[in-house]
Amino acid sequence: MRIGELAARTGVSVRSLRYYEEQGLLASSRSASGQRHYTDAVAERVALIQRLYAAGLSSRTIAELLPCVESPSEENSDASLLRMEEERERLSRHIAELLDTRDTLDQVIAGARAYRESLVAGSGSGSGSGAGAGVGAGAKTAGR
Amino acid sequence: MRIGELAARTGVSVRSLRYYEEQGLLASSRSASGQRHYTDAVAERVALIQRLYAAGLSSRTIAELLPCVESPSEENSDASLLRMEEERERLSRHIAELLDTRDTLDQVIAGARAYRESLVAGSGSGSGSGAGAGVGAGAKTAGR
DNA sequence: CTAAAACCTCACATCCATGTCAGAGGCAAG
DNA sequence: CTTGCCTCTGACATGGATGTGAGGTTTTAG
Repeated sequence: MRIGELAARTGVSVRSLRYYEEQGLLASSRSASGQRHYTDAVAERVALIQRLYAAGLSSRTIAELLPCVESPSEENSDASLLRMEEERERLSRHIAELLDTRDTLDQVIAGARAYRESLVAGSGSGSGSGAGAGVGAGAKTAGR
Repeated sequence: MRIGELAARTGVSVRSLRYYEEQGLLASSRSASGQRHYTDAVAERVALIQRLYAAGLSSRTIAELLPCVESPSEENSDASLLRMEEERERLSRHIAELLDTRDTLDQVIAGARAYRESLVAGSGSGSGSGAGAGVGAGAKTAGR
């Protein structure tokens, strides 16, 4: 397929796909006229790249690791293994931090809810809008 | 305390603290000569701001939510409640994605390890360095 | 054949949190 | 008073992924 279709399939912009190639994350075969052609398999790779970006890895880091993902070999495996474990650690720490932040957010939300309820109880004024659902059961329920 | 000390306590640069104020995330009282002074309590607030940044919120979003965190009122609570729940959802999705990515990474790491072991078994050459620990027991053990 | 749509490269623009530098003033200690 | 450190404002720089536009070629549809 050509670049436009790959973009459509993956939801990644054409610009970004070219950028990935420029950064060495993505390979393409070129037709005689210079147009990029991709196999179906690259779509998965693009998805992986996106996830690694979302995980906070930089292009350079991804570029270092991807070869190892695709084809382990003596060249890459030893050094990259360390690298990957390192990133794995970073990722874990980040996740832990986010979980913590989510808890904080939950507490804040619970506080705001409680406050609103106290308003409703205290005086009939307020801004209405209250679809007064059950609130007593804390916030720990909303488990996504 | 003055800005330098707050920076030292929180580990956030002086530059960033001024930026937070500029974005309306942080308030300070000013001395006659214009120097910022902070109470001890702001350190916590700075920590919260940092975590929200780490959670992927932008200054603007944080600015919208913080007033609600500090002092719930009729003004802010109703709209901000929605906003916070929205961000909470975003955060949850993001966390789920990261967990997923970590799993992928684990698989890749396991693959690389297996490959390296196969090398050791197959031929004595290789790049040495093998502290040949137990590998048979999959990768699911490394729990952060 | 022709017009539209997709593609190419190159280059500059944007967003956002921070870094960094410059020039000026504040404040405590000698 | 002077010296040294902290702070002030303002402005420009940075990095990284992506947007955008120009100018030109290729492919496809009619």
